[in-house]
Amino acid sequence: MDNGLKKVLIADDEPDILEILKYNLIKEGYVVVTAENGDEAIAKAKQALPDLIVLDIMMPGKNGVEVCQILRAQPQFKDTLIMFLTALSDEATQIKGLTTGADDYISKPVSPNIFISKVGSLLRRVTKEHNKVIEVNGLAIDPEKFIVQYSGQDFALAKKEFELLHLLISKPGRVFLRNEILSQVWGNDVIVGDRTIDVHIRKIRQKLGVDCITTVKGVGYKFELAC
Amino acid sequence: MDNGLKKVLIADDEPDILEILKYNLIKEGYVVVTAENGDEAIAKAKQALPDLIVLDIMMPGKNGVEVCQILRAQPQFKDTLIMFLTALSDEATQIKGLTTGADDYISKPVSPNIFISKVGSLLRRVTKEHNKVIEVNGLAIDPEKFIVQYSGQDFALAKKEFELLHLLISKPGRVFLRNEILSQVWGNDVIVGDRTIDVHIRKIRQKLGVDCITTVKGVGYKFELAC
DNA sequence: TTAAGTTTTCATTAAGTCTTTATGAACATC
DNA sequence: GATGTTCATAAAGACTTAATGAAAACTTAA
Repeated sequence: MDNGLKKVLIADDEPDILEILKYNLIKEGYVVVTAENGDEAIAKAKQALPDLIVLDIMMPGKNGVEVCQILRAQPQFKDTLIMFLTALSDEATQIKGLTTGADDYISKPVSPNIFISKVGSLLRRVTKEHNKVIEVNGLAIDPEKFIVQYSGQDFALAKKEFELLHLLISKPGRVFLRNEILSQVWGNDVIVGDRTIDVHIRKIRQKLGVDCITTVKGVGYKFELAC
Repeated sequence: MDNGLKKVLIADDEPDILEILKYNLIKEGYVVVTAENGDEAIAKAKQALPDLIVLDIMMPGKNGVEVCQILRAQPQFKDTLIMFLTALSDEATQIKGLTTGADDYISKPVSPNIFISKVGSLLRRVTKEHNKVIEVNGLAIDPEKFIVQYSGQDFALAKKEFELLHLLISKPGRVFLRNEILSQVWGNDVIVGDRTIDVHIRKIRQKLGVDCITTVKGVGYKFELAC
């Protein structure tokens, strides 16, 4: 991603399909990583941190839906695009697939053209929307460059601090419960102590100088619209 | 839950059962969190705030019934669905389970189909209308931002004050009995003195300036439609 | 492996919230 | 009018929760 090239991970147990998709993606200028089963997909995903993960539903070992769920449970993949590949033209399965946290699906047999165009539009959408610079009362946060700017000055936040600020600022004015913060920033399966959030909030306040983050006692924190 | 996905926590000390249930839930599009004993269940519940909690009765350490009681004692879980999983087809236990505050139970061996359908029907029943802005004669209450607005001005109420006002304003004109207020705002297992509600009402009146809350002597309080 | 930086935990302090108590007023009942 | 019930109010103390400083545990990069 640093060089602007999008990385795609494809997981399918049929080597033919893997080859066809890989060939087409590379032709379009994507960086491609492949996996032949669910566990390999998870391992490669963690290693490569792709922008998009294409998962076959039917795979030996862990199936695509399970892989999706496992990845989504980890904070680092909560925003990664996931597309299902399904041999079943079963509508119900497709819809369920989407609800497990995937962003799109495509039915086999796969048309390379449709596939490429779906991949393209998914990635375009996210580049535009998710990694967008958010700016609220003079404070700008740029998820792509990973910097925070305030009155012309740059601030370097650590990863967790950045993610936390990004979450709060994504809906200015709205209170995020401590639990929400935990599950969005830390993930559902990590258990951290009571004071962890506070400490990160303090670091953010400290580093930025201005205090746009309001504490709502017994409830959570919010980023102020005006401050 | 912002994305509309329902979150289910399953607690069982038998990994096989955990796996089967998890697999089936995931397949249906639920987000699943698991725990292998009572204490873990409580910790994960607090963190993830699931929509439904499935508790095995027989677990090492705290058993399901105990976990249920502990959770129900906390206001944040007073509306959470709880389902027991029991190996005993003992009717007495099942009934006792229900009376301790569970919403349903299912006997082992569990049929995935029945399980899924019970989960579905329980969750369908509950979809609640929280977090919406309510506005009554110029006074707006925003649970998301956790503020009250009146004639362009913001008022910051403390947690209990806010919850109390929110309850009253949720059905303007209707009288809430003191008991109702206690169980809705304080929860069923908290015992507080006679004057607690009054004092909170006073604080709300004081902070807002306008008095839209009417006392109905010997009965309770209501929020006036016009004031 | 060291070193720097990040993340988490712990202990303490500070701030606020919640509950209780005391007192008085309003109102109904006898 | 006396008595009893119920609520309003003010003030105090108990209790909860968050801020803070410092250190330990962990990661990452050099």
